[in-house]
Amino acid sequence: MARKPNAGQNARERARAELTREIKAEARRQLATSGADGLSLRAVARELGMVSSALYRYFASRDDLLTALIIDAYDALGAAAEKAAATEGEPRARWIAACRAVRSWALAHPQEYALIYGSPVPGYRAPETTIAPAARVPAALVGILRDAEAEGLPAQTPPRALPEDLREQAAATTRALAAVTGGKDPGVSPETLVRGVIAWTQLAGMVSFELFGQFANGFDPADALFDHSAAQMAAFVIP
Amino acid sequence: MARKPNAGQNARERARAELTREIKAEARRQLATSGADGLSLRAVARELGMVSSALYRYFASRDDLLTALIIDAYDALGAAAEKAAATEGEPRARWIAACRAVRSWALAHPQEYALIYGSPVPGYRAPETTIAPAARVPAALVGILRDAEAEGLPAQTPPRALPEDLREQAAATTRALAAVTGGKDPGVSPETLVRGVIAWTQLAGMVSFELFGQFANGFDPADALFDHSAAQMAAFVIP
DNA sequence: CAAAAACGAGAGCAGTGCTCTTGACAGGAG
DNA sequence: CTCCTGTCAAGAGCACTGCTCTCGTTTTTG
Repeated sequence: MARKPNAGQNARERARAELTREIKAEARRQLATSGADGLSLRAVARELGMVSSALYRYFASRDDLLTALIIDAYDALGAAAEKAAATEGEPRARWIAACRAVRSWALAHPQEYALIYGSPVPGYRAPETTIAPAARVPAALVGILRDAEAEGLPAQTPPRALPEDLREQAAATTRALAAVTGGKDPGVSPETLVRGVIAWTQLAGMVSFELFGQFANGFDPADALFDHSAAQMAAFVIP
Repeated sequence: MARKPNAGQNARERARAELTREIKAEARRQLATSGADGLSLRAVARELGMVSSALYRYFASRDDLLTALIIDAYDALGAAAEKAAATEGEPRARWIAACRAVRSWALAHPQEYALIYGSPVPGYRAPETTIAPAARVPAALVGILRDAEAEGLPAQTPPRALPEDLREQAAATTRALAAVTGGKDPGVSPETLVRGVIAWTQLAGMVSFELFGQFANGFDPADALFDHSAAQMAAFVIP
């Protein structure tokens, strides 16, 4: 539905697109310093030299602005993960590279990471538009797992088999992920997918802890801890 | 520093303690419905039949109220984890029980969980008073690991040895944890502690994802997924 | 060219955290 | 007993927020 920018549009539409970008850029700037609930429409408008009510012609509400920022953040993080996952090499190295990419992006954009993986603003309901960008990182990770399985790694190595309901949820999730990212079926076994989900939650938890200061001077430069855990979890997902 | 309640105090001091409790209770109630940044001092005061400025005699600022709620949440979650960790049985079962306790508490008090493990309010600086309650859950988990090592489980099973800097950080963290929770040294090996941290971050990540709707209809009743991952990670930390 | 749509500016409403002042009440000292 | 000091609730007020509505102006469109 989104038009290509600068594609033979009115001067007005081009100005509108430009201003929309500037508003988002300024909002991102304030987000980085003041955080998510410190983001003020009036302050954004003030900084842009316009009046607050004029901003409502571009975003219907503060939540709409936040949603736009969330989608951009999902897309940026997703792109970083996809790029890292697309490197040459064996699956485990690609998995570790993707994990590192996620962490690097999170460290570079902590407030935007908090926006998408931190506690949700209560009363804020994520619209449908966010679920496709949100699926990019998981999809990139599952892509690695699919390649790993294609290379002949055993699909069911863990001694602990999945209970039936969990196996079904995993299969449904695989289908949903395929539907949202495009036609091609990732086609990983439920066992592999569940291991991937476990590693994915570990990654998110570790990045969150580091970002939100939960390690408080314990593992303050968390590089060594992160590299070690990424390697351990890579061996867990791709045995 | 906190006095025992109702310990031969003035009627005035008792009334003050009582009102402080009521304020926190009402704030918690609003937290559960409106979320962290929906918590309004004026609304709390209104609900308690007093005027907003009167509230400042009990909490110097909104952040102070939040800090009090955070400490209470850490303590409640810590108590739940400690109780679960104190059950009889082999270490793995106790580990799983502790994980389940954390999840149960989080599901029962989602906004309070978000308060302590979600994205921090920017500009809010957690005071020193929070670090001791915050250490209770990690301490309970480490306690299980100490018992596991005492039962003769190998302290250095993982084939992948720790790099030197990580080993040192782990040792320092163990010492810091012992200092904050009391005199007795938990005394787990760096290898075990690091495995514990990895599992701990996985637990936090999984609970956060479930709570914050990151699984969006994929693993909607996440019970099966959680039990499976808890079992997997328990086998990881206690090999 | 004229109608229509989009736009920026301003005023205004209800809400917020927080400060300051005012007056009422309690409890201990003399 | 009186006085006096510290504590308390209440109210007014400041600066800020998101959001709505109206009013001219500008630009696009028929």
